[in-house]
Amino acid sequence: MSDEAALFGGENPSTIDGKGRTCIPAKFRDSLASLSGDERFVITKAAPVDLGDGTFGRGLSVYPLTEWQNIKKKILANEGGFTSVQLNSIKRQIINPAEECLTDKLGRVLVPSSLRSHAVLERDIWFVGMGQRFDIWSKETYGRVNAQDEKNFPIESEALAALGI
Amino acid sequence: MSDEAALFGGENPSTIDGKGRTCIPAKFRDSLASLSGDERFVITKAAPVDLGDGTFGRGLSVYPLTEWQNIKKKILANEGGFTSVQLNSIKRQIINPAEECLTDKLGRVLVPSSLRSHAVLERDIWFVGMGQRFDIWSKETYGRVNAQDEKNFPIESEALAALGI
DNA sequence: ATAAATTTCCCATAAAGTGGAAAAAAGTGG
DNA sequence: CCACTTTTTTCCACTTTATGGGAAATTTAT
Repeated sequence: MSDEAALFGGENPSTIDGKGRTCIPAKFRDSLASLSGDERFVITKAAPVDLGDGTFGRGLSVYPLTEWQNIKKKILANEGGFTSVQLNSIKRQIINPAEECLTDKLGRVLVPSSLRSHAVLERDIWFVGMGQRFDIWSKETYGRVNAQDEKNFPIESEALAALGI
Repeated sequence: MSDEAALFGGENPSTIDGKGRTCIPAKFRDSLASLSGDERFVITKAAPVDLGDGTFGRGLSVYPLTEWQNIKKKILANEGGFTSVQLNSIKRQIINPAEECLTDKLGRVLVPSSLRSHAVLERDIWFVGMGQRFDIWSKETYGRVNAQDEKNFPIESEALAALGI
């Protein structure tokens, strides 16, 4: 809320190597460090994105550790007012797969293999700043998410224009 | 409650061999050791998961010994306020089947055969971190649990977005 | 008691993860 | 545009973890 500079923003193409390691963009590394003075972070599955063709785009989300702990607490307290079936789904889809990670001295992280395969990260990937967190997508999936977003965009919208966009 | 680092988290594909042995993921082994300085643990049946088609997914749960003793005490004292019929069910389903186990020098455990057949563990399995415990599922069953969860997931939900996900 | 099956222990090998050096690429300031 | 710094990628050596099989020991059944 207070430190605007440390929010994650921007899109960053990158690669993941054969062993599943990828270099966290320097900008994001800096934000991680300055957000909490603690470089620990959590990687988990992102909420699936509806691609409009009956399939879902799967990606990963990365949260600074303290931010993750807050979110987890809120979910477990069901602050979102979900049904118990929805809540169990969220727990199993988002909370259980979460893993705490750290970068090595070169700024790299090993993406846990189950998460790697969930998001189908093979070589080309995107890092996408999302404010309090950042997401990781395969190039392939991110392309499809963008295509879908373009369709959903409120083209020529008065409301958008009124907002200055 | 106090030692956050030692909680179990993340999903881990693995296998169980013809002798009913499986290698506990190194990460979970470390957590077991650091949680209580005692590597003893208890395996029992997991609470069944409703698969939405009238069937239930059966898996196993693994607790550090001391954690298990706490849980057992609470259940037997009926802290959950269950009816006597419910309580007897819980005792027979969860408490009675529990077995204390240890890993061999290579980090493997022999899953007792009655539990193995309860969860239908044949070859491919998943280890799933659940905070204070971890669960073991057959790949087959875990796939069905996930498929069910995906249907129940609140896609593109405002409430979820408000929580930062 | 003996045979069969199960469990335990140990070894060999394969797969996965870690760490660091160095080359390549990208970004910065003059 | 060039020289310099930082970041990212590639490569290689090494460690740890996981898997499969064999033999000894234990248990169970005959």
